Amino acid sequence: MEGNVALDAETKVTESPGDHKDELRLWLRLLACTALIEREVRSRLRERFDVTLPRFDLMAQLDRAQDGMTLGELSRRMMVTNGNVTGLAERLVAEGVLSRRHAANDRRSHMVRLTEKGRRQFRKMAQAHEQWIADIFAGLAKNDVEELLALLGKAKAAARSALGRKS
Amino acid sequence: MEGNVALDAETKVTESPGDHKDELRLWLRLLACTALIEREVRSRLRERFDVTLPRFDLMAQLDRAQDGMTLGELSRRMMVTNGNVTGLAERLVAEGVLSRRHAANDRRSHMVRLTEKGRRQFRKMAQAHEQWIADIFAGLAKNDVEELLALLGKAKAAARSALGRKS
DNA sequence: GCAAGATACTTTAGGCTTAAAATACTTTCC
DNA sequence: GGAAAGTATTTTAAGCCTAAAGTATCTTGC
Repeated sequence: MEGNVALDAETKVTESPGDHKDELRLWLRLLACTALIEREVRSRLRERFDVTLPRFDLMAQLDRAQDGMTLGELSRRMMVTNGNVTGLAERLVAEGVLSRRHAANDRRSHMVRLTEKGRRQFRKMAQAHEQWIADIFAGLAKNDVEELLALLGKAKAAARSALGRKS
Repeated sequence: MEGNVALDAETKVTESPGDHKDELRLWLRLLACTALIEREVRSRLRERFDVTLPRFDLMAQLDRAQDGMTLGELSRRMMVTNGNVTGLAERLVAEGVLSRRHAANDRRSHMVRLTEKGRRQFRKMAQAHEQWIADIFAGLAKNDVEELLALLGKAKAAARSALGRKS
């Protein structure tokens, strides 16, 4: 609380009032880093499996749910709108990788799940995907990976709390 | 290179062959973190300034170029396709925040730059944007911000090198 | 039981994004 | 100087994404 007279001399240099440049740089770097990798992943998914990232993402959510889940649950987990999931699921059903049926108790709800074909396809893609990511981060020391994980965890928590803790 | 007999006992526990789970978790967390913030920024830009993130991004690139730049340069910096910039710029010109003219020497090229109106608008948005980001990361210690910056720098470099150093 | 509100999903209109093909111009190389 | 190759941009077709409005079904409170 006190003792800042001594600190002043040190902090003044880098810290003008209302200076949030580091946070801004952090955000831009986070964005650039993600965009770089995401573009590559999208491109490989398209080239090698003829699938889009959103479809892969949807299948990934379903891969863990043996009994499928409702469209609403899916949209919450994917953090996208309901309307978005409607269209995505429609295309995947048409491709035969998803099946769809009414929920048991609630006729408003629709459950979707991977078909056997879908699960097979997804497992193959997921394996390749994991290897791509491993290769992309191969130049990063084990230690750095762990620190990044921890710090991003903190960042996510900070952001969530700043944004009102929704989700 | 050698001495791994002693190390084995320690590493074996967490490190099965072909285990890239941490890298995958890192990627998923990076993605989630970015998506969380990006959605919020998009939403605020739309609500408070009636502008989309891509338009804001394009204006940000131009804000630093007094004399404007070509569409090609813009698409390289934004890391999107040419066709994308064509449409984006078209809408911004229609709104009166961008002006467009032929390049001096090359009749294939088109230069775009912010109009005075565009620059005024952008500055206002940029200021709010910087504050939003500061608030979002407010729960993060100064130290954490700096470590994250450094580690993300490493990660970006690693990714770039793994992806063949393009860009 | 039934009206009012909530919930699950779909539809719509509009903008973003890409890859691939097309157009217009410039440069290179004989 | 003129063909061939390269470069800058636009167009096209298809998919992703959102907010807002619409439809169908459930739940609540009386």
